[in-house]
Amino acid sequence: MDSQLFVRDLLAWYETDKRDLPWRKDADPYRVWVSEVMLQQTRVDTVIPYFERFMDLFPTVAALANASEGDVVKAWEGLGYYSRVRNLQQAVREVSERYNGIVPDSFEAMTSLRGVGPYTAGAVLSIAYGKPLAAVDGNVLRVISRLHKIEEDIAKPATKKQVEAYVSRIVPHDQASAFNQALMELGALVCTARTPRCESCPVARHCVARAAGCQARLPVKAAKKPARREHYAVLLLRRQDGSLAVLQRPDKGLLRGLWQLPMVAVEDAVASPDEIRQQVQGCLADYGIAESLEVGGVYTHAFTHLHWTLRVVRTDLLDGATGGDWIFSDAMDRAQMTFGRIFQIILQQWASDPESRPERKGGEQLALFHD
DNA sequence: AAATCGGGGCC
DNA sequence: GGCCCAGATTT
Repeated sequence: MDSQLFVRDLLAWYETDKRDLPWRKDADPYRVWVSEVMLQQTRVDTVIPYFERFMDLFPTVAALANASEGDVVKAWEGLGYYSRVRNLQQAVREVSERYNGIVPDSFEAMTSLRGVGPYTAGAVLSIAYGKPLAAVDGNVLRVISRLHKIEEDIAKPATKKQVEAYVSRIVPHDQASAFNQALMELGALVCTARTPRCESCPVARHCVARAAGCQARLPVKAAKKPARREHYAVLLLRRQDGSLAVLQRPDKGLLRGLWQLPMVAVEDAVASPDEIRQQVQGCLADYGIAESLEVGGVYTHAFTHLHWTLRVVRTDLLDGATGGDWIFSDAMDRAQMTFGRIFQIILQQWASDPESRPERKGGEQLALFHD
């Protein structure tokens, strides 16, 4: 195929059909960088409101470098992959100190920064500085695998390297920004994962998979193993002054450093209230808590590699009660803390009506069966 | 090379 | 319920 013609057709389409996105208003390296980190494994529609808010709060390298980590993570709350924002702030602080606040313009300097891998470095440097580098994300892998009918597993590093090498060869040196964004835009709008819109594709005439009629089964990707399952009772422990027990997760691993409600592992979170009450009571006895436990609804929360089934359990404590690693906080405190999404959901429901019996998420009747 | 790390939207 | 998303880091 003629790569020159492909590039020309792609760029012509991008000029007329590109979306108007907040981070495309200018090419400020810092804004581009923040957008690229937010967009890692995250859809455009999800990112937009977070991006606007984040740029209002931390409009410059200096603003983010000087902010407290707590405020920065709070601004990220709900976006997921929280190490992204901790790494981003660490990297921005390094830019502030070592590079006088100027985002470096070399691939080596960029990739040496925390949280900046080959994709993000290529994207920031091409979009903000016009450097003719590849920026291969999931969209580009899919587009190129179809374009060239690549049948190897795109999850393999070797396949990604092959695609990076190809894109590096064809990226036009005077339009690297538009070209890289055009490849991704095509993947997001036309060459989508399911049912690609080949009829309206501006580069369909260059596509080998399309010619062979196999575009729907590309790219090839190995199946991943099923997520681990864990069951917990989530505790709403309320003191008479209205405060609630919360605790901070360990400084490593899942949701590290974020706040959560106390949880105790149970055999089966969908078991009968009596069964749940018995198991939870056994754990809380260590803290001298023997009040009556009210067993509420079931929540499920899916992480990429982990699936939680949760059962809400509520009780009132005597003032002065302490236990475990938890502290008692009021609504004002909690507004400053960063919680994992599932705890936000449970807490919001609690805040809206602390007296209500927590219902099953979605309001369906509680089903007493294993998942 | 494989596992870890979030959450939402779509089918 | 599984899959995918403007991936990077750790093991």
